[in-house]
Amino acid sequence: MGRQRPGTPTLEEVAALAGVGRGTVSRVINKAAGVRDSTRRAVQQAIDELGYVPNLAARSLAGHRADAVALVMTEPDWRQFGEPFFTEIVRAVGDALTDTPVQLLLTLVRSDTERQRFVEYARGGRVDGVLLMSVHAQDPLPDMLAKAGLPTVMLGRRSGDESVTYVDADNTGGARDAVTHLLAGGRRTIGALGGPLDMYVAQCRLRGYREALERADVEVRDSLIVAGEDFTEESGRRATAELLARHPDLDAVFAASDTLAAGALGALREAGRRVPEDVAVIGFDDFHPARPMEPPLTTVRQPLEEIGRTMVRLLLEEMEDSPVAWRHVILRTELVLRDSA
Amino acid sequence: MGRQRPGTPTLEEVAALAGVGRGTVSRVINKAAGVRDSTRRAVQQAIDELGYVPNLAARSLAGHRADAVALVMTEPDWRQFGEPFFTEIVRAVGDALTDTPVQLLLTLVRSDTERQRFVEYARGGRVDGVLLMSVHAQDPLPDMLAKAGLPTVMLGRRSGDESVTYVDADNTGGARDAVTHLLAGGRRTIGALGGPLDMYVAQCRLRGYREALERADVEVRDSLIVAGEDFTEESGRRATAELLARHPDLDAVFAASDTLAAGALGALREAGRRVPEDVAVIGFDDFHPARPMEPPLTTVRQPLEEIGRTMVRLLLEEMEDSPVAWRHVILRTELVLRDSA
DNA sequence: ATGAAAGCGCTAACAC
DNA sequence: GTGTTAGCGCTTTCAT
Repeated sequence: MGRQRPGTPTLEEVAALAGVGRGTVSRVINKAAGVRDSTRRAVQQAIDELGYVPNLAARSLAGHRADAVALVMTEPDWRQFGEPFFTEIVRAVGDALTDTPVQLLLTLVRSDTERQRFVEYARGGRVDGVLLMSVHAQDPLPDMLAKAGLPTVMLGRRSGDESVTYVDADNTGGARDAVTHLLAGGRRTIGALGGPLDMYVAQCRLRGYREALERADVEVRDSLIVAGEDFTEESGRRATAELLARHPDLDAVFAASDTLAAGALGALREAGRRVPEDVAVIGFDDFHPARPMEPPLTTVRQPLEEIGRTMVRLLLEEMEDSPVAWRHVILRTELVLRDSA
Repeated sequence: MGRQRPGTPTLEEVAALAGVGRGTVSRVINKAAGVRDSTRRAVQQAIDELGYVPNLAARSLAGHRADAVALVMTEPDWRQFGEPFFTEIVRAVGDALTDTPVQLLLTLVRSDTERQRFVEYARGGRVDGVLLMSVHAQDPLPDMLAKAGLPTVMLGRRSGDESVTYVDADNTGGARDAVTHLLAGGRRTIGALGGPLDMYVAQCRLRGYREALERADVEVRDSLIVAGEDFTEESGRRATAELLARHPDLDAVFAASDTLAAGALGALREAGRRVPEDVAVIGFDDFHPARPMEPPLTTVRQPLEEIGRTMVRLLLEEMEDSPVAWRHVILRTELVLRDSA
């Protein structure tokens, strides 16, 4: 089980070879100011000669920091990780960390065993902070980390009064914009495909739908709202068929996700409706779909790049500052028009 | 930058509370034998009471191990990570580590900066071993790690005489089986779509094609072989069109990847050939395709699950044993018949 | 079976 | 500027 082979040079040996004290070598390594240039060079040469690499365990122990952060995927269904939504976030987070000395560690938490192991890892001080992706409403991990005093930033939130720092897209506003757009296009019988209501993101998107109608003084009819049991395409297909049965005059559909929208598209075409001429469809760009969102679907685009960047910014700040400034950031979405209806 | 909040209980405090020595507490934590049961219980209670969690930096420093391994993705094109080929490997590796106390750390290496940072991380002793995915032929990372004495296992190899421990699919054998299958079906004018020949995997698959023909005493004609510049579907499409032009009597295509096969399928249908009746197509299941390999394509299936499991087994062995037993494992592929031709 | 003590290699505070 | 020193919290002998 050993690594850092015996024989690995230590800071002490570097100091001896360079003919200086340990402290000086430490200063050179950490690029601290206040070292004569000639000394610095001598030390650097000794480092190169010996092929010295700092022992990170020792550094952590003495320095009280790990220079690493974890990006955790808490998702029992691991295939989700292949989805563009997540790969894009990972990329953005990686990019945001490029200019720091911080190593990014992706970790999977798919079971209680893995959750436990990770908590011990994090509480054990191997990371300075934690980024959480795809947290489910009842996941205890965020609280466990927060209770342990670990800087933590979540992507999305578990409820309306989330206590852990998070970055979220403006789901309510995005949905409102989408439905407002439909209304502006003259649509009046607008169906809503909600996701599972135990997910906060689904609640928000449905709320946006309601708000848009209310602001336009259009009656909110319960019969136009179908809350699916999940976000799948099949679910969207069924829900849309039901909407069509209830409201043959349906002229638009707002879907709480792109997969639901894809299902709606399928169901509408099967029923002989033209999209977007007869029925307009708008969904959120969650990037989950089997089939990508192409025309004729207008979508609500989430700023993934900015979400990732912001998560990192908040985390780094929490890592440096006093740890009490819980903050919540909600980022604008953008309506991407791809239809002419 | 601090974590492990000040006030975190230490082993010493646990010992004090339990009224035992530090050594005893350490033994309890590490489930070492030779502790009286009553003592163990007393210590455990103190641990629970204090909410004690071991400081992993200290443990690493004293114990010379990190209890963590890294799974590295060296891929400038990060979107590759979303491909089923990789997510499946990640899953398999995670599963193989479930029953160990080893934390799996996924890391991205997309640039020299990140490569450098990771090497320092690994050489610094933060991981006990490294698993490498998607290594390109000229990537220096494997050698850097090997030179540093870090247990390392690669997925695939960079050349025929790879020195670093690796697990690979039997690309040559798989290709041979595929082409032998085509020959058994009575096909004689079999085109080969090779990948870029600077990739060892592509060389092997092409060699398998040749060997199958030779064993069957069928002439290997260079005009039937097209080495694409990459593995893309478009590349497969072009190459197939060229093959058709050269050999209108083409009755089968062996493609070095599933994406190439998908391209072949498209080109053949465009040209009015029926697949598999007129022309049979076989590709490797790399799981890269935009369109999944469905009938009528027979494919060479790689044992991803077993590849991941084997990589972990080898790595754990290298971590425990003397570090000189470089090993190379090549796993069987399986022909998945999906056509009737 | 258990306590005591010697480090592991580094950072940071303090002298000079 | 630079050397010296005191830990950081744990594992691991070595006594007992």
